[in-house]
Amino acid sequence: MTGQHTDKAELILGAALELFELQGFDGTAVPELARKAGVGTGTIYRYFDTKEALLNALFQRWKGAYNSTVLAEFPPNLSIRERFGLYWQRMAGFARKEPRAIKFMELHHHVPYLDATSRELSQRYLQVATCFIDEGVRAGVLKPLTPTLAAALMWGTLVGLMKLHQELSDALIAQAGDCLWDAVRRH
Amino acid sequence: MTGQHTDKAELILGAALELFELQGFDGTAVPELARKAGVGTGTIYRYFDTKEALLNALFQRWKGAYNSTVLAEFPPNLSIRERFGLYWQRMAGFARKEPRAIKFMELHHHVPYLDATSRELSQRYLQVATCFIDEGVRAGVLKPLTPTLAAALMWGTLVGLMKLHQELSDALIAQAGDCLWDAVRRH
Amino acid sequence: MTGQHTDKAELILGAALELFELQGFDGTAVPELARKAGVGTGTIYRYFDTKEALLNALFQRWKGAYNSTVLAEFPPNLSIRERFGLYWQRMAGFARKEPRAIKFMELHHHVPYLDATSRELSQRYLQVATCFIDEGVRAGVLKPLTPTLAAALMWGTLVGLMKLHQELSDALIAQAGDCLWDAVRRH
Amino acid sequence: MTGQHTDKAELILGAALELFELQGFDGTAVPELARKAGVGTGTIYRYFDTKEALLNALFQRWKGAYNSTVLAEFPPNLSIRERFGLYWQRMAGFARKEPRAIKFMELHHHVPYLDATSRELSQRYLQVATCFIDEGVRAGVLKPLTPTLAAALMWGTLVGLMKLHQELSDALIAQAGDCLWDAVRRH
DNA sequence: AATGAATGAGTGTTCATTCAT
DNA sequence: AATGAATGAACACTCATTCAT
Repeated sequence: MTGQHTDKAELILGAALELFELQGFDGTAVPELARKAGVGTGTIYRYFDTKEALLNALFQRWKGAYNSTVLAEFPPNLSIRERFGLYWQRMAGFARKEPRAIKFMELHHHVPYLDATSRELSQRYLQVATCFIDEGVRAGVLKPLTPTLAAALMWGTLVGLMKLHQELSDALIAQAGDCLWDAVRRH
Repeated sequence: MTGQHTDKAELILGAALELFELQGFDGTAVPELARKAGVGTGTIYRYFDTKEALLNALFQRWKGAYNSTVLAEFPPNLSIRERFGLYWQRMAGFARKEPRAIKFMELHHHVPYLDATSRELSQRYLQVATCFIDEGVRAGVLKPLTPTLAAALMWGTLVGLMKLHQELSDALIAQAGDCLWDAVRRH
Repeated sequence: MTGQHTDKAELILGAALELFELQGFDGTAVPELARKAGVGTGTIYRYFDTKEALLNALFQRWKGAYNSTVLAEFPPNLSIRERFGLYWQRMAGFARKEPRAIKFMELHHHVPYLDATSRELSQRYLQVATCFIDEGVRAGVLKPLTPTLAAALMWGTLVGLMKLHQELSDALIAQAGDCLWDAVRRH
Repeated sequence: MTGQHTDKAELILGAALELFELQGFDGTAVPELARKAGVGTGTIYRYFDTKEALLNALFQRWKGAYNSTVLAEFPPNLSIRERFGLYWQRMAGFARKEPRAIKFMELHHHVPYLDATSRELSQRYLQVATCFIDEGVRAGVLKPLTPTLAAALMWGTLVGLMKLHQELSDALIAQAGDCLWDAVRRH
């Protein structure tokens, strides 16, 4: 009834995203996180069983959001080229809107305390990529790429750009998109 | 006289590479590192002033090795295409020979405790890339790419591949090299 | 509500006085101190930033208490002899009530980690001593003593007695007081 | 035969006197001591079993030297007053020649790791003092002082002066000696 | 429901002591 | 006889987690 219901959990996840991305999971102390979130230290443990559980919750929230945005169904009747372009636009758009989320996911992709659910979410893209490539190959438009190579090209380039630039400009994204299309299409 | 002179420092750096790459700097305890290296805890501090100093020594050693290998002078009279291919071969060859070093450098590229020397070494590639692109553009062979985009494409793809594969096969490297060349060449 | 509010800080300072006096600052380990105080190791750092800060807090508390007791204003209309006697009574009384505090202050008078405030408190007595001697000399009652000699006589004797006796008896204090008066008065 | 035979033990004891007096026993590291002495760390253990043994050796050397100098037989046919004056001159002279030794002995008088021999040497003065006072009392020259009070007056004043002054001037020593004589003589 | 004081296991680092040279 | 590299227990200090309020 109070109206103000951002829920403490939200504040905590927000602070965690910022600190984990900047300092890493092991480099961030729980009391520091609580201060940043503006809640008591103990409160964090009311919402998350352990620090690791918080990490997984955060990871799943953002990997889920990424998957929902980027791996969503494509409008019907799009050409391979158009779908590729849209896919890249989604990736880059997400990266621009939530740069911290991208960096956080990249930095914690490998950590030993990600649970099964987190790992599973990280694999979701593969199916989509495989289908897309299959279709493109059958249509004679795409090279017969290993799906992981396609993934490495696109995700790797996106992350690489984010590490080297403060902000991704429209022009840069467009240029990168063109390069990537040239990388994967049949010549 | 003994001949066997692996030097403790070498053992420590070896253990550090393995553990830092796997668990990150903050996730690795010094005694754990000592055990892995097969030396006493105190011995580490005989060779490195602090844990951070060890990180920087390790980073500089490997970034230096990478630079020496990958950024080395090219044989004369190579075409742009040939030089590009050689460059990618060097990168991929280094990654195959020292996969842990690549992952370690990537994971610690951003950490707050890298010193000036470490950061400087990380920037070395830019000059080489810029010259190469300039030349290629003048020759009408390359797209007029932002050097950081070229770097993001190549390094990002390499790192992306390493995260997704246990080992990089010749075929995969060759396929990736072709894609990248298509990505950067003028069509 | 509980009424029992000795405050952990008080427990810590109490344990520190006992251990620092007995074993010295460098000879006392923080966990040992915590055990003696009946608190957790970490708790000490909730109340004091560092071990050195604890030392200074302790030093200032006791030097302050000593100054308040011993350097307090004298009742008016006392003769020089009476004031001298009262001064010695105050010193000896403090030493009897808080023998550990006296020994602690003496043992740590010189240590390199006393801060400016601690050092300043240690100098307070000088002004009082100087005024007193001046007045006594003008009245023809006291020898024209260097104030530091007077201080050395009185403080040194008090500390010397405490090192050689378990407890200071009234008789011993009185005898010492008489000797000291004979030492400083004009004959 | 080399001629240069200050013996390493001497170098070590010299360095120890300086460092223990300045930083205390627990505040001084053995390697630091070795560096100061100009010998290898291991060499210290060739001459002294442990750090504590070194402390006791140092303490006994200086307490012995002090006793030899200060408690030595007096020339015959000296009056009580003359003997008292000579005693004070010896104490002050020793303090002027070896100020570090005095401060070292004072600082470590109480430490838990002094052995029986060290403690015994610290008690030697008592006999001398007792005899002297007895004789002076019988002669009607001295107050019937508790020997420890006499000791506290003299040693305490000497140490107090050394803490407050860089160097002890002849005038200051003479003034102090006069005060102390007035303190102990019968009026 | 929310807190933050309290904790002790764990951190990076030092140091008395040993021992191969 | 002399060294100093090597060690692991111990140090000052931190932090994930608990729990009384």
